[in-house]
Amino acid sequence: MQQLKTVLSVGEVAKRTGVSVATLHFYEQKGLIHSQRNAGNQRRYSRDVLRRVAIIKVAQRTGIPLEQIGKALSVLPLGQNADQHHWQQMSQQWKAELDSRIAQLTDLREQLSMCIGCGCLSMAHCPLRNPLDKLAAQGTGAHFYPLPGEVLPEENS
Amino acid sequence: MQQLKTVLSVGEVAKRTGVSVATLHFYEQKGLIHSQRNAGNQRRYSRDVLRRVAIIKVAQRTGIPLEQIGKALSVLPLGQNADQHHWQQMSQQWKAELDSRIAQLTDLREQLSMCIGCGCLSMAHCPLRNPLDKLAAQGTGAHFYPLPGEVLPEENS
DNA sequence: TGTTGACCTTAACCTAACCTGAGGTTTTAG
DNA sequence: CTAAAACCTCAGGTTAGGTTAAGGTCAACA
Repeated sequence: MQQLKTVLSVGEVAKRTGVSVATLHFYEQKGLIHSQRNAGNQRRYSRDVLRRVAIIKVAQRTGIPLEQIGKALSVLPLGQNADQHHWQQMSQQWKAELDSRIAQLTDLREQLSMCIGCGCLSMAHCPLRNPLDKLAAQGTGAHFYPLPGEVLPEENS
Repeated sequence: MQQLKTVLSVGEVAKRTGVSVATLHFYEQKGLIHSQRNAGNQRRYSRDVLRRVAIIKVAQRTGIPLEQIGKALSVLPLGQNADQHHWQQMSQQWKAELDSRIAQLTDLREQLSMCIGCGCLSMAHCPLRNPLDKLAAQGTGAHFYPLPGEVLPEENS
């Protein structure tokens, strides 16, 4: 049994990480991963790329866009192993975002549940009709979506 | 006070729903909404379009793609009011999808929490390293992402 | 009646996250 | 040594969900 390979070709990395070669090129272009070149101009990766790609994939599962992942990764020492501290920092931050996304969806689900009962989408009562909650009050003004049959204080005609 | 307007111009619908005119054209092109034309070829909407757009926006907040929304909407009577039954059907289905998306993210969060503690992303123990859980066993084979320093049962060299 | 604002269509452009193909070089296995 | 497999770059394509622009028509108000 020999020593572990210390450098990997793009194909090996692809196989190991489960992403395509094209994707690795793409990630490199976006600055998410890095490589050295050999005499024949072929990419040679140090093993830390495996961890980086693993991190990328985890982060993507949380719904974080690549650009943001890139920023987080940029604090990792290049070509070195991410140390535990860095990883903890990142994952803690991502967990916070996950928390918030989950909270949003959970809110929505609750509203949806309520509205399944009433089936109304009624202007006056349905929170779903005014998703403007916190986002509102900055837009084009109050949006009013009257349902047919509702009598409204509408501009005449 | 007069009768409610029964037809709406594209601009009115845009104002009321908060989406742009271009977006309404786009939705129409995608078959999500429908319109009549007046003598001068301008779009005239019946009021149910307001409800349709409201539904579209709610569904989008749950992360459902337009195409799928379109399918759901297609069961609504055209130019008529969505009845309570239809709406309940849709919202129930969407709630189910929301449930599943929330569950996925919650799983991920749990794993992330665990891994914040250990900070390892270790092959042997970290669930995050093998997101292949249920999705796996159909791909390119078991993906193994060894960390540097880990001794692996690797093909030699 | 005129002019401005609202509409029309078609087509091109945008971001994200890749994928595909062409044309050419390098590496590797026999 | 040679052929196939792997790699390279660069350009263009893809999907989703729109946005922007160009060039022309329609309608509402004074």
